[in-house]
Amino acid sequence: MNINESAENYLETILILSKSHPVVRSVDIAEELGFKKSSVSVAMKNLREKNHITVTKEGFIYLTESGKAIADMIYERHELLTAWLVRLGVDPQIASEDACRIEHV
Amino acid sequence: MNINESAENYLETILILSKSHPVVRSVDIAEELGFKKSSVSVAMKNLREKNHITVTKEGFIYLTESGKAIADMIYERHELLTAWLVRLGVDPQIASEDACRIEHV
DNA sequence: TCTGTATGTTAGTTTAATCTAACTATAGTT
DNA sequence: AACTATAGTTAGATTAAACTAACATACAGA
Repeated sequence: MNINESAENYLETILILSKSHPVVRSVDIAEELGFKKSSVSVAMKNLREKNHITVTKEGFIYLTESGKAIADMIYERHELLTAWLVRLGVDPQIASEDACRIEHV
Repeated sequence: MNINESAENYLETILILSKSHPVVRSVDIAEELGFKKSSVSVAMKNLREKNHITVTKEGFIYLTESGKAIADMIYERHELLTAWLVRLGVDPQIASEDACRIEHV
């Protein structure tokens, strides 16, 4: 499969944004992650080449079947980990950020 | 402080090795982590420059006060995480490896 | 129409951490 | 003395993921 932490993170972000946005664009991802749009552009190119996303000519980004599978997996771990960390007394905001880094393991 | 995940990992490895070895050398770290000795050599140079370790002329590596503080912190997390993962049913060997990646968060 | 804003891309740079290859130095062995 | 193994260093290559800067496009408003 050859998927790395960075790519997983982008896929998960697309999934999350698609829950709150009607459509997801590169610039939304850049803002969410605090990266420059050029960085996201390159990352999307890679995901497109690996068939984890499709991009319409309007720039709307959609997960493919494989992309969705990966994103779902990571997202579930994220939810579980966040809940667990919160139960341990970690601030929910911090817990979510930490989960984001742990979930790839 | 400016300490990153890679450096933390080296410091923790020095701490762990010092528990089982009379002295710790570059080559011991390389073997433990599965890296080439040249990589470790460069990493030790960086840790030396940041005063997290001292190296005798025989090549024996010792943690300084700051290096020990960082290594202890990471090591404690490692122990906690491993125990927790094992309690969740993860194989101890795998749990320890996973903890190694999670502990830096 | 001209201008400005938003979006996206491309080219080239930076940084970090690994690697390989080649070298030095030391110590033990024949 | 010469050889060999062990340890460490240095230089240069590679890779990944970010960055900046410059450019292309398209659309909205004066």
